[in-house]
Amino acid sequence: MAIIKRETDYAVRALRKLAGADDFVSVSVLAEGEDVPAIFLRKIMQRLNRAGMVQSRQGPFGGYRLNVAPEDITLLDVVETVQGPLVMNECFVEPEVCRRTEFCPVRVRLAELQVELNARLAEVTLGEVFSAEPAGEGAAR
Amino acid sequence: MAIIKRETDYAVRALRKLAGADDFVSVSVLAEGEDVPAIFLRKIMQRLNRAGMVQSRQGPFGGYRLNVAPEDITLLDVVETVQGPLVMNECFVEPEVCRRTEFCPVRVRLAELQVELNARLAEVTLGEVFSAEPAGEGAAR
DNA sequence: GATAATAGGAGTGATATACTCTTATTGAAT
DNA sequence: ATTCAATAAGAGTATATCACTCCTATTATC
Repeated sequence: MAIIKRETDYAVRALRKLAGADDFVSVSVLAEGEDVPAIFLRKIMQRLNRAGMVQSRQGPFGGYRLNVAPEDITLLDVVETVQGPLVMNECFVEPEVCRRTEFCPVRVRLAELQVELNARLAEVTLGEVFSAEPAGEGAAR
Repeated sequence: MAIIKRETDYAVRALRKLAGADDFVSVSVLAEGEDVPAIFLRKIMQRLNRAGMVQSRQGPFGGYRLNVAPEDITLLDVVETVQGPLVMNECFVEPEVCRRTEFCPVRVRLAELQVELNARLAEVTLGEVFSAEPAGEGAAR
């Protein structure tokens, strides 16, 4: 199972393009050459907009532009606003699913992992990601 | 989104009961009082069996028993055999979904997180989890 | 006012999740 | 040997989630 969904992936690509522009960029331009369906990307951009990460402008020459510097946007921010919060287990968000929440020893350990995963995702900023050299030493292959 | 699925959760509960028994335990007993549908748990136990984590015996007084000590089973082992491997992004497991895999700067960072998440899950053994005091200092609330 | 863009919400097809059901097979007790 | 208690394997199913699309505003420029 993939932890990061396509929506989030698409959002990162769009934010990357926005980081390289200084004016408003339309969704169709953002989608261009990215294998992203434009009208789907529009829905994703709306979420980023509501979260205040980007700013929108309607009408001709409208589109989106960054509202926050890439260095101040973390991977966790994008994940949470686009696909919703990540939790280790369902019981963290819906306690009713399990009635042994309060004394569950597994839960204690998962809570620790949860904190750490979020912290790691929050350490990575888009500024850092965008400035990285394109797979220099073949790191991710 | 929850990273750990119910199947895995159910598996951990069953393994916990097995750790407290020294003979074969039937699926119906394993499911007892755990809010787990017995015939669903049976399917999960079959996967643990195929992975060699437990041993099965058919016939009367049959059931399952541990085949590996709880200290030698990690949370990662359970996750991977029950719900399949965890990956940060789809492109780690199906490169065709994205043709910029080779030069993607996001992927490099995700690969690092991936390694770390797996390492953390592999650090937690069932032995450790089971021996933990039931929510001593209210850690997970 | 026409045109070019986004906003919001409802709708859809495919896949995955969380199960159930049916038909073997195996093993212990009688 | 027969019966009965258990698992094995695989097909089947309902619901939810994912990955989108469509339609009807609204807003801003020319």
